[in-house]
Formats: sequence, structure tokens, C-alpha cells
Amino acid sequence: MIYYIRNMKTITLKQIAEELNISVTTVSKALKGYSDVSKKTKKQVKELAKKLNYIPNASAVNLRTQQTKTIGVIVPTTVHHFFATVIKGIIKTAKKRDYMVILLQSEEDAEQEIKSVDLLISKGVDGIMISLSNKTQNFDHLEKIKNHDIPLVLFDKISKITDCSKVVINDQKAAYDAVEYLIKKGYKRIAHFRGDLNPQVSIDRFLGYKKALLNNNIEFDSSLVYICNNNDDFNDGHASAKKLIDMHGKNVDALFAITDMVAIGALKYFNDHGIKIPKDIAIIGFSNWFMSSVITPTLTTIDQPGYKMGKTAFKLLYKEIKTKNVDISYETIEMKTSLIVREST
Amino acid sequence: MIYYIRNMKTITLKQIAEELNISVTTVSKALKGYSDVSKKTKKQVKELAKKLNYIPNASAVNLRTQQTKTIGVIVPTTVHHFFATVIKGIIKTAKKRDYMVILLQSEEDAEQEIKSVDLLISKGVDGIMISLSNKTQNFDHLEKIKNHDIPLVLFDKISKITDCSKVVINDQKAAYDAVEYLIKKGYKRIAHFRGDLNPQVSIDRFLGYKKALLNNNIEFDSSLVYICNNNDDFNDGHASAKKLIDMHGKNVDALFAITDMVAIGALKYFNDHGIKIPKDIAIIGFSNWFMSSVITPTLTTIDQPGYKMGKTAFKLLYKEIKTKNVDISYETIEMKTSLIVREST
DNA sequence: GATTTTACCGAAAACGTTTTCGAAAGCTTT
DNA sequence: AAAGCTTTCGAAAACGTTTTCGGTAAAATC
Repeated sequence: MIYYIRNMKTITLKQIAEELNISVTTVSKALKGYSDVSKKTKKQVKELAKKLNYIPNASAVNLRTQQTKTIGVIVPTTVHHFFATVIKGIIKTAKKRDYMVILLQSEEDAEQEIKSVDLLISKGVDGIMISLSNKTQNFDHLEKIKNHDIPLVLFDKISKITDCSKVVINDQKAAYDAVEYLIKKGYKRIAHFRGDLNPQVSIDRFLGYKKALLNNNIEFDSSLVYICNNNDDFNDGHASAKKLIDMHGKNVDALFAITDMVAIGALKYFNDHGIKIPKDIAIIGFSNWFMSSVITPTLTTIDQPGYKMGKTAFKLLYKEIKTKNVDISYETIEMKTSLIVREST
Repeated sequence: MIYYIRNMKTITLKQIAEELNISVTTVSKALKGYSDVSKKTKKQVKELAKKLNYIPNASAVNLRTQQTKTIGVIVPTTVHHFFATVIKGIIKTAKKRDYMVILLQSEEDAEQEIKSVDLLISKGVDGIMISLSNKTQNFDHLEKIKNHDIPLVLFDKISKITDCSKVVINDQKAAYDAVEYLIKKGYKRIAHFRGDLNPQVSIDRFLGYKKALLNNNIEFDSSLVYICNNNDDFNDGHASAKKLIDMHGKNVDALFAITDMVAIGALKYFNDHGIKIPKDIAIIGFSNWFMSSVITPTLTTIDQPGYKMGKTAFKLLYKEIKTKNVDISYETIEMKTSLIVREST
């Protein structure tokens, strides 16, 4: 039976000190195990602190120690299987090191991303992790973070020109592998539903697609590439699928989509219009969202290890926080992806 | 062309004051628009602050004002469509009020939930929002929050016996409606895949199911109820589907599952074993995850407005924060759910 | 018994801000 | 010219903690 004192107002060192007729200094030192406090006093202090349910005032500690034990994370959105997984990894790993996570979302809007960065800086977070929005083209806010000497780690959606630690996958290679797999399977007219023009992942996956075609002597046909940039992957995929069929009819036999969601949008269109998967058209997605394993037909895709990326990203950030003021050498860690073959190919 | 001063160390009021040969007080007041500062001084200060990229030290402000402009949110997991949506709603609404969100996850573990609460209290957050873990049976940690005079709002997974503000749906009614819909459609042998025994939502949905049967003169058959409590909804649903068919064969014609994920697990089993949906068996899920609209067949389900719940929950919390020390009357807000009819019924 | 060492404690400064209160200087009113 | 206002500013205290530094008394050493 735990017993709580009703209405325990916030207890401070001062109150403990007064109760015990000693100084605030001694109380603080006793609690932190300093060696110049007698065992007896330590015991008294600790007992009273426990009894009164003393909890240090974090703001005061932060102000004094100049660190907050808090990191900031900015993602485009939380409602996204991959990001949710990364976030889970970050929070869990951070907790182990006694760090807490302030989460912000840019909603794929550059302005919001910039504002969020300012908020985090003013909050005095010990480090910042960002996955860039699709609309981010200027990286001054990242430089700002660096100029404030705040450790920064970019993950997944990164900026190539910013000099900092990064956690990524090799988008180009992953895309290459996916498309080459299609080619080896005998598909020749392979469409690509790509993302917006700016984001690095969008560029890299497109380049991988193109390279795989060229290296296998298949002519690149730009009319087979469709851009999905309405920030609504499912409907983008669905609409692009319609356009693809309207334009090319039977003269297309496979599709490489930039995300699983785009792929599923297309898949849905095909399913609803009597186009058989993979007989009439094969599909490969990207990310291995849970959904892709339960959809009909199940979706071939590329596994992107979100949880591990989150974990790794925090570890990188943590290392930078710890080695602050020392000359830092930035790392870029590349996570392994793998092709998951399912029914859609 | 924006120009940043390299290595801008943190700027403080003091530095601005010295530069301008005025006092820290005046600088502070100028920045905050106090009326007892001349227009001229205000202008000078504001310009220099902007030029130097002054950002107030949050810890100092917090310490002085005794509030952190930060709230804590604890959810079982971030990788969950419904929770992700709620979180999005919370973060977005909080941002509008200049609040930031510290996110923690209990991972369906009572111990972690308790520890997280302690962390948040010590962090000095201005308020806490929790969706309880399935394993939480003791609510002392919630009382502790209240005893610290920290506003608390529970959402979705709540504790009935804790006196505080809550945002919920009427699980019992929603379940009742779903099952009654099945009955009206002519289904008579309706199975239920329920959740763990303790969580309130699990209890309420089960009670709604039972009540709908009784009110419609259908005998309740406990052998048609299966418990999914392995924290892996998809596989729980899949395994329970097998058990259901093994035991009842054709002598069951509908299923009400506690979540969409459980429903989809079952759906997958039926699909893979030649059991036609909805001809042989109809399925209703719960929550209206995105996935349920793209699965084959699409899933009838109950829409649970996550984003709105998050938004509402924050607003409730905000109100409590603002009216602190005044006698509070706790509110329980019930959000509207609706039945989404799709192919599976 | 004098000196050094050890053990223990606390005053004070510092972190960066906000806000109260008083004071000085200029202005207006008689 | 005296009295009262207005405008403008800054000193100082406060928020709660950490840590340096010095001091005192007791214990140990010679």
C-alpha cells in the first residue's frame, strides 16, 4: 500500500535543508553522493528527500548545467509506418541513455521545418535529428543548428550538401536492385512512379531505376515515368496508374513505385480494372510497410530498417553530444536494405 | 542571401545590454514590449537582437516563470495507425499554443509507464496526457500526477476510477452498433475476437457485442469469443481465425474483431483457406485504419477519429493548465464514431 | 604539545531570465 | 516657481540548482 502525501507541493533543496537545519549546499551534495558529506548526513538527507518525494527542478538543473537531456526530432509526419518505426527506435534508445524526445512534424512544409528548428534551439535541446520535408530546398536552418554548436543528425531524407552526420540507405542501389530483379524476371517495359523532383531519395531512386535499365540494355523511356507529388501517396499512385494504362495500355509490363503506398494506390487501380498482377503488370514498392504483406496480392518491396535507423541515428547523435567541443568528424552510416519478394512480381 | 555569423555562441540579454550600454532589464522589457521603454530603445534592442540572432534561454525562462511550455504524452506505441493519428493531432494543436510535446512509449508495459510518468514529472512538464497500456492495473502513478498538481488528460485507453479529464469514444455503443448491423443483415452466429481482459476498451467492446446479441434475441455463446492478448494483433487474429474455423466450421457466419489489425489477421486466414468473405463469413473491424480501405475485400469498420481526439485532448489539457489553482471540474468528452460499411459485410 | 592532515560543512557565485519598485528627468499645470 | 504627471530607466530579488573555495574542528602525526 503506497502512501502519498496529499497535495505535495513541489519540494526544493531549500525545504529539505531547513527541515534538517543544514545548508542547501550540503543537501545537494548529499543527494549527489559527494565525498565531503558524512555518511550520517547523507542518510538523513536521502531519507527525507524520499519521504517528501523530492524531485529536482529540471529547469534549474538545466540552467545550471547547460544541458537539457532532451533531443528534438523533426519528421514530415507521424502518420507513416516508416517514420513511426524510426521514432520508436529513437525514443527507446534515447530512454536508455536518460534522454527524452521532443517530437515535431513539418507536415512536408519548409516553413514549419524552419520554425521547428528555431523552437528546438530556443528549447536548448542537446541535439537535433531531422528527416527533411519534401519541400525543403534551402538548408540555412541546418547551418544555423551547426552554428549554435548543436549536434545534428539527418536521417533518411537528407541534404547532401550539409556537412553533418547522417543515417541513410543506399537508395540508388536499392532501386537498382529492384529494377534489375524485374529485368531478370523478363520484364522489359518498366514504368516508374517517382516522387517530387527535389528530395534526394526521389532523385536517387529514379537514378537507380534509370541505371538498371541502361546497364541491361533497355532503353529509357521518359513517358514511362510519372511524378507523384501531391503529398497523398495512395491517390497519387492511383491516379498515375490510370494515366499509365490510358497512355500505354498493354505496352507496359512492370512498375517500380517510389513507396509502398504509391504502389498500393496503383495496385488498387489495377485490381479494380481487371488488370492482373503480376500477369499483366508486376509491381515493386519501397519500404516494406506492414500493409504490403497483407494486401492482395502481397507486394514485392524493399525492406528499409526503420527501427534500426532510429536506433543508429540516436547513437550517432549521442556520440556527438558526448564529444562536444572536440573536433568532430562526421559519419554517414548506410543501412542495409533487402529485396522482399512476394506475389506481385 | 542570408548571412550567418559563424560560430555564433549563445547570445544573452546581457550581451545585448552591454553592446547598447543599457541594462539587462531594459533589454528584456524592450523585447517583451513593455510600455515603459521608449520607442527608440525598443527599436535598437529589437534590431540588435535580430542581428545577433538572439534566442531566449528556455531553461532560464522556465525557471523564472515556473512553466515549461511543454507537455508529456505517453502512448503504448508509436507504430500504430490510430495512435500516430492522435499524436499528429496533439502535436499540431499544441504547436498553435506554443507548446511542445515530449513523447514517450510504454510498450504495453506497466513498469515503463510508471517510469515515464516520473520522468515527465521531474522534467516539469505543464501537463500530461496518457493512453494507458494494456497491462496497467494499478493507477497510483496517475494519482501521483494529480498530487503534484499537474493537469492530466487520459485518452482512449483510460482508467474509469481515476478522477480526471478524459477523451474517449463510446466503445460499448460503437460495438453494439456494429454487431446490431450484422444482425440486421441476417447474420446469426457472430464470433467476437476480443482483447485482453483488463483494458477498458476491451471490456466495453465485448459488453457492446454481448448486449447487441441479447437485445436481438440471439443467444450468447461464449465459445464464439476468443481472446487476443499476445500484443501482436495480426497474428492473434490469424491464429484465432484458425481456432474459430477448426472448432465451428460452417457454424459461424460473422466476426466482430476488436481492432482492424485483428480483423485483417483473420481476413488473411480466411482468404488463404478458401473461405469467402462475406459469403461464408462477414467481418467487421474497429478503428478504420487506412489499411482497411485497401485490403481485399475492403473492411467494414468503425471510424475512430484519432486526429480529432488528439486535438480535443490537448484543448482539454490546455484549459486545465490555464485554470490551474482554480477549482477544476473534470470533463469527459465522448467523440462520435461511425460505421463504415465496405465489402467485408 | 605543536603541527599537519582529514573530514565535514556552508557562503557565495553563477546559470539567464522576469518583474517589482523606486528614482531621475522632463513636462505640464497651477 | 512649486507641485504634480509622464516617461524612461535600472537595481535588485527571485526562480532552484551546482560547484568552487575557504574555513573550522577533530583526528592523526611528529
